[in-house]
Amino acid sequence: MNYWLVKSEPFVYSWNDFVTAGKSVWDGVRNYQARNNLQAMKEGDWVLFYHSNEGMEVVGIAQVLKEAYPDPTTDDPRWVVVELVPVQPLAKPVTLKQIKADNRLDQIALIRQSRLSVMPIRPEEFDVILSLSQNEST
DNA sequence: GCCAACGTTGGC
DNA sequence: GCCAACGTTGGC
Repeated sequence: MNYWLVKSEPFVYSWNDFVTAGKSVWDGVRNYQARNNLQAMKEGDWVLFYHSNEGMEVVGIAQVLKEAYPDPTTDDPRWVVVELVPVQPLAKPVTLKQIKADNRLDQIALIRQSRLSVMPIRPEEFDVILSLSQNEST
């Protein structure tokens, strides 16, 4: 079982849009590293949903519904999509500020590689974020 | 709105 | 193959 984090600008596609739709084809990825991460996703993997630019917080948990296949929005065979389903919103969103302040998350790709839009998360990092989401005071 | 980080492109 | 120029992302 693997863990991931995907970013979305809420103006473009928010967690609420995702929940309303019921599932999402994660298209438009045009970065090789992000693409490689999409290809490594397995059905049932856990995915954190992060709002970039506006919000700057982890807002929900999703799961991989369908593994990588060619991106239907382009003829270019290099790019792929996956399909994701929303599982549940976080009780309390976990902000970038909280993540930066927590030394257990010093190595998280979200901080170390701020421009990457699809990234792997370590199981322990996933657990830390979930615990932060349940804790009113941190 | 600005700028740092970083990926991509293209000239040589 | 190197590197300067340029474009994009995303935090502040």
